[in-house]
Amino acid sequence: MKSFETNIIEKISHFEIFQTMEHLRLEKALFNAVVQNFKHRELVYRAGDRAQSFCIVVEGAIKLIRHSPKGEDRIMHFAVQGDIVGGLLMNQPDSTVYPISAKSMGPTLVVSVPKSTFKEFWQSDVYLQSKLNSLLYKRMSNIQDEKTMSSSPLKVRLASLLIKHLDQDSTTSQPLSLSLTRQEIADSLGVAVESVIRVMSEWHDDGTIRRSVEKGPEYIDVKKLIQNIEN
Amino acid sequence: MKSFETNIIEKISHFEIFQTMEHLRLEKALFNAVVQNFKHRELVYRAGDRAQSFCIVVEGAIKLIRHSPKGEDRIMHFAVQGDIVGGLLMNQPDSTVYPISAKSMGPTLVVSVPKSTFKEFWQSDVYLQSKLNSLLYKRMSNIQDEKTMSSSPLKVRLASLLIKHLDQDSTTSQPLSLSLTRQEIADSLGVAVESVIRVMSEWHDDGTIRRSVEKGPEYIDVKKLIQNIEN
DNA sequence: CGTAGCCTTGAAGGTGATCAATGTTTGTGG
DNA sequence: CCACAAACATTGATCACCTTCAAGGCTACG
Repeated sequence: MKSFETNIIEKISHFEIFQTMEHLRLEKALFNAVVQNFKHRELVYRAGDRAQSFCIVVEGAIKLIRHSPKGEDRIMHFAVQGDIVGGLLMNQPDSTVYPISAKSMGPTLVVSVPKSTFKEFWQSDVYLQSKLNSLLYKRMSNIQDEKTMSSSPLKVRLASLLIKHLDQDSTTSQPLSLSLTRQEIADSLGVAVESVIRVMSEWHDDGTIRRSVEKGPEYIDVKKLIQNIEN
Repeated sequence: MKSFETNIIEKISHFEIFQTMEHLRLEKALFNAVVQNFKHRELVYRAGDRAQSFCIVVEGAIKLIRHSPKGEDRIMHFAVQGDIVGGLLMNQPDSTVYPISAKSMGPTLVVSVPKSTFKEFWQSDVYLQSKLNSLLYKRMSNIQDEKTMSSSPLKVRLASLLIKHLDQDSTTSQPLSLSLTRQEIADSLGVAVESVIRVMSEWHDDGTIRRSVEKGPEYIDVKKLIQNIEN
């Protein structure tokens, strides 16, 4: 934890949620907030702990994980730059615990805002509340989309997940905006790793997925991908 | 559509979301609202229509349905007394359409509130916004729970759904708070009707589910149910 | 009294889970 | 810098669970 730097404020002020906010209000909204740095695979929040703060992802990414009774993990959401983690919980009673664990994916920088600041500033700020609502609405839509496809074959669901993580809606070949392991993809879809590997190996063979450099990011040929799942 | 009656206001004022609200504020919150009555299986909202109003369920129940491209339906949520349908959308831009269809389940009475009232009163009311957040949070938790169990065998997911729809958390035998057809259960779980029927037939045979009267409601023996799925 | 919605059962078949074994890469501590 | 552990990737074989298709019955309702 280190104290605030202006360049971070600067960066945050461009996030969609704060875009129309003046500097002064933004500083109030971040009162007592601290910057936190995480390496790869570090715990940001642990499921079951009291929810005393929420955070804004400034750099890197965080995966939100639910633990099933059988010890399996399910990934609920990948939070990337500009995303807010745990924001919904702040409206809940003080005794509320995080329902999920949050883990960093690669080097990650977040701004952690204490619940007290939420109560003093966010809760009474109509603009922020409505922005939080929007954010939540998007996440909800996402999960509902997934549920709608729950009985589609794995290939379709996997394709949909990949497309969702592309930067633009183009039909050209492009890399994922966030590098995911096969395990993470599997945990996100709720299937076995092996199943994911089998499908993606096939797509590697027919050129739907390519690597320009050895060990480099994987490029998705969207056009081919869509062709693929339509058969 | 008929004009407002005091006994409806009376009833609404006891819903959790309005509980601590004075009468005057409640009337403002329901400015220009209308009462709507639906019979069985009527369309309350149609997916794709402009979202110009939201509604509060006063009596009966409404199922929220997503249509998959293949013509299958997935039920996202069963809204019962006190629930709000479409409330999240009111924070979104005017061009937003309902992402779901809403259908009544049995005779249903709702209060339909126009978007204009939301903008004038709800949006600037911190208390209501935070209540909406809470509501959304609960629904989100629910869907996430389901996603967490997505790879559990059908028996487990079905049991979990049944338990969720019991009135109390007792271990005695009790009926569902909402009568569901097998088809609705299947659409909610994202499986085939036949699969649901097979499991429930089995549970009828071993006494986990019983009917006190022919055609009456089905009583769930929770203790037995839990025993059942633990094997 | 016919249609639409719902419930039921059986048989056949496929998708994805599970288990097992093995290789690769990355990070850690001696 | 090497050895070892931990995370990640891969492939094959087997099998359970659930889907799909088909056929039929029941009940409510206009």
